[in-house]
Amino acid sequence: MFTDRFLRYKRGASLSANERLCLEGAIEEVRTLEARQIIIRAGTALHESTLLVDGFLSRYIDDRNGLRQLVAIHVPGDFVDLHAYPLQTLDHDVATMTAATVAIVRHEQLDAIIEEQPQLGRKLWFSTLIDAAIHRAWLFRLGRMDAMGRVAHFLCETNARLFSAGLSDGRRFALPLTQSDIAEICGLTNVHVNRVMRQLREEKVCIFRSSLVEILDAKRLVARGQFDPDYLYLEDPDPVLPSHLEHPS
Amino acid sequence: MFTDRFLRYKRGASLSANERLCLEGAIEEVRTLEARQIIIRAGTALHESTLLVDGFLSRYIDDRNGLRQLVAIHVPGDFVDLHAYPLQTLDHDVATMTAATVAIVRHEQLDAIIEEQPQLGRKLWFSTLIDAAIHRAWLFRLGRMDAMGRVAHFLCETNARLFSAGLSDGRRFALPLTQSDIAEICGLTNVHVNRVMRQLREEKVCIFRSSLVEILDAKRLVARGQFDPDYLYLEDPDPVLPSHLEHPS
DNA sequence: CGTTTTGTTGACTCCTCTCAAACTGAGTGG
DNA sequence: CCACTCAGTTTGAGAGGAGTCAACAAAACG
Repeated sequence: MFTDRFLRYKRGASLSANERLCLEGAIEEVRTLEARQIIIRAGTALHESTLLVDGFLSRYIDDRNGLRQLVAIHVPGDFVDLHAYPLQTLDHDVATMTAATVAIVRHEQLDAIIEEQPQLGRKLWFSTLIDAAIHRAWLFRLGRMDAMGRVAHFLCETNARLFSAGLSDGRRFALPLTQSDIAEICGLTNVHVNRVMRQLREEKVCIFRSSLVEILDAKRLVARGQFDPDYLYLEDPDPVLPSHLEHPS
Repeated sequence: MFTDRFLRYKRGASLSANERLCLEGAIEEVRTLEARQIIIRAGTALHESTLLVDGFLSRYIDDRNGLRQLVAIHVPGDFVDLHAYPLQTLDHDVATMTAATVAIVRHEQLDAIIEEQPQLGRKLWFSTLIDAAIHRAWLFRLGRMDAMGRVAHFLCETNARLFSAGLSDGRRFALPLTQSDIAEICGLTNVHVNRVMRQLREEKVCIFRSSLVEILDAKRLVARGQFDPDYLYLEDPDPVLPSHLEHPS
């Protein structure tokens, strides 16, 4: 089902079978999108929201000089712009990073859900607040960590999120982003991201090559990124990090 | 009433008289708090949320070395930790910056609201998403602006928020924070904030002295901070910025 | 008033950016 | 099958913005 990954393994908010069916029934349409397309422009009035089924999406803010700051990336299972339901317009753009499959839910359907199933409505609310918690982790990353820490934290976070979506085994995962994407996530230049990646590689902590991340020494990566997955509100953080991934040696 | 400033002048989400009464009735208790107290610790199970009536509160994340990054500040009218209702525990601490008055709403009352008045529930949801939109503006600030831009953007944002709360006339407002607070907001050191403040003063753009901000040249402050108030979802952005505040000359 | 916090300034360091030039690899087309 | 292209990666050299450390001044406070 299209909603299979939504809120999976989220502490105190996983969906009951009935709720999942209800949400599945609210899907209006499923679309496939090409890579690197803008799908929502800031300020546009919106009447539907987008559940990401497959692929990677980004949310970003541009400045006047063409610089861009990503404010979120989304992995399969994320209800990317559910916040457009209460907000009606967005303050940022949304774009695909890779080819993607999305399920569309009209806001009238969400009106019906919050009227008839307030507890499901509360779980939808919850999911938008996870995104806000991730924003806060990113604020900490940008405000208080150096380049190496920012990249390490991002890699740990993405590993944990993909792990709970079943798309990472905990030490290897596909990450179809460029170094420039990571620069726009971490508030760095692509040149400096490259230097950080080299250092991570030379220190045998982590390798990012041909869209594949291989974590060689999870313990040191977690330490470098000061990563603590609490803010992801995962049901059982144990399997993910850090205990599970300690270096064999 | 304690809820007078809540969602005031928020685009498409202001409360009806009836909704305001309903929310007012949900208030369990009103408390006064001293300055510089931690009021919520990350990870604690919560069964009530806090509407800020008077004073300034902060939300922040600490790192291992005692560095701190503020992820939000709150002004009167903000429902500071409403997100604790769906989330149940918070991923960060909440503390007073000044002496403060808060109104407490128990989560059972919120359960009743979302069951009986789903549209009021949707407005509560909305208010938590405004905080997320502010997080995103802060991400842009930290990721893509230099020190001067970050401080200018923060001052513009705070002016706009206080203006809509009736606590700024658009060019002068009380801001009872230290330069170290602003450093923890802007991801800088207090020394560097001091240098930026001196430059803003010497260029006759803005003066911050004895807890009072005076904007001398709003146009240049807005330009320095690349400030666009859209993300605050204010009903009528005109009175605030930038048109209203253009320098007389 | 003395004490403590906050603000101010200078000298020096260093992390990250900028600019520039290869290099690589996948695709494309002659 | 080989040039060619183009996006992405890699590396170097130099500049600069922000941090660090330290000292002192000025407020705020009890």
